[in-house]
Amino acid sequence: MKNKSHTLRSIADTLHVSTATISNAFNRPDQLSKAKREEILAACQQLGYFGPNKAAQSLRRGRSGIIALVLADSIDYMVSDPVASSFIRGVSEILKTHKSHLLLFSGNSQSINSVIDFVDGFICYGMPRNPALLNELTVCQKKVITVDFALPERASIAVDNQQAAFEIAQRAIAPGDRVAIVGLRITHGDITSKVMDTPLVEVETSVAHQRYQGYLHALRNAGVELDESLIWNVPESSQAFAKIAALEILQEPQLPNTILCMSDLIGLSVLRELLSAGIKVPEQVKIVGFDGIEETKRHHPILTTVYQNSTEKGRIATRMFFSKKPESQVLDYEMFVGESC
Amino acid sequence: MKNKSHTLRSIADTLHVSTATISNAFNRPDQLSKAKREEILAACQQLGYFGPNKAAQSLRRGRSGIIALVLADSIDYMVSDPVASSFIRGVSEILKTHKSHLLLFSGNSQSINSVIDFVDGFICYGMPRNPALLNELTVCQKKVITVDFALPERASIAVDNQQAAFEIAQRAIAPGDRVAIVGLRITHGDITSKVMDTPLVEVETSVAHQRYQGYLHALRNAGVELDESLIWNVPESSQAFAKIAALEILQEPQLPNTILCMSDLIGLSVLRELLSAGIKVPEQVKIVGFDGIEETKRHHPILTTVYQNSTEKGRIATRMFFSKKPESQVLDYEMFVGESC
DNA sequence: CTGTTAGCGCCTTCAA
DNA sequence: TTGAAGGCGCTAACAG
Repeated sequence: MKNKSHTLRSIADTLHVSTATISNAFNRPDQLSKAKREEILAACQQLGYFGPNKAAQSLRRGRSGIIALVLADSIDYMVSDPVASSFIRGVSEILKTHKSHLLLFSGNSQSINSVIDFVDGFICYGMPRNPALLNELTVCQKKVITVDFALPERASIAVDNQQAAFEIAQRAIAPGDRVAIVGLRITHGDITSKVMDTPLVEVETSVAHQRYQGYLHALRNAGVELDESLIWNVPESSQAFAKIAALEILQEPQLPNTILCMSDLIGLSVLRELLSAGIKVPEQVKIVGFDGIEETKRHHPILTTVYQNSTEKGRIATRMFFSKKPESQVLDYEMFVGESC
Repeated sequence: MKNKSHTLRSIADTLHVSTATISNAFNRPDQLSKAKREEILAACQQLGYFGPNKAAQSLRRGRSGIIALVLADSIDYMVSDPVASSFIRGVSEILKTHKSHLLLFSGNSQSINSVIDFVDGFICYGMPRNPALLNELTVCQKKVITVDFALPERASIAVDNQQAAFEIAQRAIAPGDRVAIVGLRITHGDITSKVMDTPLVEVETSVAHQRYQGYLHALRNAGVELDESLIWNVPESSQAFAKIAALEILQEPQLPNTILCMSDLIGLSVLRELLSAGIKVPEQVKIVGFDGIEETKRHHPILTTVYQNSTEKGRIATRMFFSKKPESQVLDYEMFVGESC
């Protein structure tokens, strides 16, 4: 019962067969008689040998059954974001059916090279915060699927953020409104602050860029002028960062009456601060969010938002990953009309 | 600029040096002159060779820099649980400082053998749902740290669940109370239901077992009789499963006036249903939770609960993983007195 | 159906 | 400081 580590070779020796036979017993049932196979498997079980070493197998075969999920940001942040969590759910659900495993990889890591040889490819959820990764992912030999942004020659899945943002803003805005925008990563800053002259993120396929364009379009459509001093950037979709923007909005000499928030977490945080300050929503200020997370329904007034099915997005991305010739897709979204506008 | 995949050997050839020299340039700076090293590194950069293949390296060296986090349950479920998410945060934070990567592994997988050769070890967060994994983890040659349960010969970190449950229950219960328990995985059932004669989970180091014992102790102490028909089991700490128990409680001919919930998510769900039914909390019914998640503070009345620092638990578990001679630890908890009892 | 063999890409003595 | 050689454990092609 000594748990000395066995190898294919050592097992072959003690069972007096060739290594190929052992290998076949585990990997290609059709290459040997059922009887022999079962005999071998039983003997291995007995000896405490649980199959070929995976590391060696992966070196030899060139695939490991591990796929990396490259998150936009650090793992610690992403894992507590409900939208990202839903996405991960979808991914892991499909991975399971392909007997593959999930390696979580941070979007602000130095380089994908530290894991590239371990994985069969990458699913990139959102544009990685470290731009160096973009190049690496573009030239990388392995399969890459992108989500919510695009890379040349790579299949991607995304919702039409611009159109969705346009529609939700259109619903919120009326002529004569004073509008504020609380943007998510629309600049490269990593603190909450007014945008003013800070250059905006330029990547056209980025979520931030597209939603922003959608908002502007709706504003133009309604003939509403946007006061440039009423645009904030929030670096992370979290209560803490959004709260700062909310408090600054409350300090404005002239309170806006419509606030376009680029995520629900931001929207909820703004909502909470306004309510605490005694502001009536939507009577005095209308608020809209983006994403459609569960928690919005547990608050009053219920946030009006764009619903996107993140879990399904995860499933689709993963299926694309496993399809031989993946094609980019656009995912549907829905307006979710709550009570906040 | 062709991106043909290079190897250590091919690079050595084109640079007219030996493979060892290239290897040393990347792995052991002290084994060759600084000048030569930089020259080589630059040339590699130029050629598009980013260092030794990690899969081969891992086969040769026997370590990969990947550690597996074995979750109690499926990844899709765990990732949306706020307590687990906090834990993962802590883990990934420390992993980063060790330049290691995180593989998420489901606790109801068949066997850890599918990844064992890829990883340097395991951190097990909660008792895996598939009991077969327990044996595997016990005999496994690699490093294993357990969290919230124990395995022979393995270091673990946990809070004293029994004592904490005792204290929170003690706070809630008064003589003459009619008490209900909504337990989390106290039986092996996978639907929400009354426990009645279903055998309880027997593993003494399990969270469920310990919290349950803590409750019973407090009941005895207060001289309160527990009506066996007022014990429910919930298979997952989620709103959906807990709601069922809450609705059944509301159907009881005689409503309990104290409900001990084994997690905050359960507690909040029960709270919500009681409030919807017009029950006053804590005047008519007292409720306590367990865990101390953020969301409890965003509801009224605020849930009284046990706070445990899950992020710190994750950090400690990971530091233990990297320590040469890890020793089991017990983590502190705090009573968080809200408004629900 | 079974056995032999040549690598997958690398690291690490060992000798020069 | 560098080069040569022997595996790490396995699989796929081929021969029998």
